[in-house]
Amino acid sequence: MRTEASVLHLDLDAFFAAVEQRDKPSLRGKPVVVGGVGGRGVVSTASYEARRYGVRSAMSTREARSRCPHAAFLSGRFHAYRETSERVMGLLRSVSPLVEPLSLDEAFVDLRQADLPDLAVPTVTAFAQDLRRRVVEVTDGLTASVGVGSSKFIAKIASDLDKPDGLVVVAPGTERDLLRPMNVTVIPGVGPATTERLRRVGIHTVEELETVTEDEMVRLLGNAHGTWLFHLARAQDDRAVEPERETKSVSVEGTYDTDLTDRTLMEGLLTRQAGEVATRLGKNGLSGRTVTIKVRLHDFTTLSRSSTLPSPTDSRTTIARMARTLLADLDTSGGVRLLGVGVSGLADWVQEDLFGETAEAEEELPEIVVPHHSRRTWAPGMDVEHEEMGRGWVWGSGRGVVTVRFETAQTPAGPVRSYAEDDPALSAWRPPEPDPAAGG
DNA sequence: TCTGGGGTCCTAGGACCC
DNA sequence: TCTGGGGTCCTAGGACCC
Repeated sequence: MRTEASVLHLDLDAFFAAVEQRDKPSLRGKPVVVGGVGGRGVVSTASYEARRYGVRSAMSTREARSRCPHAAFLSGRFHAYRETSERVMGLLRSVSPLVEPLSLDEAFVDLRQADLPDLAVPTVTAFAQDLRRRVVEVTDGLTASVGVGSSKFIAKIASDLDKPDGLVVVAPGTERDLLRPMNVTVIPGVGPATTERLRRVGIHTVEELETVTEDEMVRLLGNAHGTWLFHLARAQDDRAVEPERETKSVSVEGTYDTDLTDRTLMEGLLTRQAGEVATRLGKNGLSGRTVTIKVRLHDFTTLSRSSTLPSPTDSRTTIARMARTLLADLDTSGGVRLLGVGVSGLADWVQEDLFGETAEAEEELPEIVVPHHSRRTWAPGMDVEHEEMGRGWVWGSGRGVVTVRFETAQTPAGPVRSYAEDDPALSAWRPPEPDPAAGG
C-alpha cells in the first residue's frame, strides 16, 4: 500500500446501454437492457432507467422483461463498444503509460507515472475531475465513475461509492476507517460462496473480518483466498498496475434455446466452435497444447474434459478432433444446453509448419498430405493410415514414437496406439482426389 | 423455459521423476 | 517388505469477475 493516493480506477457508467443511448437518441432517458435476447439470455447491462425497475446485470432476460416490459431489449453491438472503449483507453494512456484495462469499461491508471506536480489529495482530485470531463468529450457524452486511493483495492472500492458520474478520493490513512463498516461483499473476490461461509461463522462486515486470525481465515477459505482476504481486511494491497497481461486461454461457447440430444449435431457444433477458436488463435499468433470442452447438461450440471498434446497447435482440424473425442466420453442422454471449446497452455509461437506453409494456407488445406515413410513427418492432427487399424490421426509424436488415435465420424473415441515413427505399416493418408503436388 | 460468454485463479488428487 | 519426500504436470471442478 502506498503512502499517497496514486492509483486511479475508472468505470464507465452502464457502458453498453450508454453507448446505445448515445447512438440512438430515441432511447435517451428510457430503460435500455443489453444482453442475450434469446430464450435463455441474461442481462449484460441495464441503463439506470431500467435499474429503477429492478433490472440487474446477470438477471435472466425473461425476468427483466417481466419487471420492465417497456424497456428496449438489445443484443449488443460489440464493435461500437470496443471502438468507444479504445478511445477511453487511449485517453488514459495519454495521461500515464501505466494503464491496466480490466474489461471494455474499466481500467486502473498509475498516477505515479502521470505528469502531476505532486500526489496530494487536492491535486489528484482536480486531476481526476478533469479526466472525467475529458472522458465525456472523447466518448461524445458517456460518463465515468472514478475512485482514487493508495492501492488497486481502495481505488476500486472508491469508484463504486458515488455511481454514476461520481468521484471519490480516499485520503491516505483513512482506508481502514472507510472499510470497517462495509459489508464483506464489497471486497472483490468475495462472492456468494465466500459470503455464505463467512456468514456461518458470524462475519458480515469488514470490522468483524479483522478479528479473524490468518490461520483461521486459511482454514475457512483455503490458502490463497484466506491469506488474501486477511490482508485486504486490513487494506493491505501491494499489487502493481500491470499494463501488459498475456492471454492464458481462448474459448468459444454457446447456450442453445432448446436442449441438444443429437450427438452428430453436437459434434458439428463443436467442430464449428473449434474453427472459431483456431481462427482467433491464428489472428493473435498463438497456439496451445490443451484442448478443453465444456458441457452443461439439462440440469445445469457443468462438466469439462481436457486433453493435452505433446506440442502446441492452432489447427482447426486438430482442435475439432480432440473436442469430438472428448465429447465421446460423456453421457449426454439427458440433453445438453451448452457446448464450448477452449485452448489453453498457450505459447506465443506457432509450431513451425513442416512445409513452411503459413496458417492461412492451412485454412485452404484442412487435410495435410505428407510424403510416404519419410522421417519427422508426424505432426499432431495429420491424417494417417495403418495397414490393420485403418484410418486415424496423429495424436502426438516424438522420441521416435508416433501415437495415433483411430476414429471415424460414427465412433469418435477410437483406440489409441503407438508405433515407431518409421513403422512401415503406418503411412500418411491421402485424400481420394489425385494430387499432382504430393509427389511419391 | 430460472441461470450468457469471455476470462482468471485456485484446489486436490494422481502420475511420474529424482 | 516397508514406505521417503519434493517437484512438476495433468485433469476436473469451483469461485469469481465484468
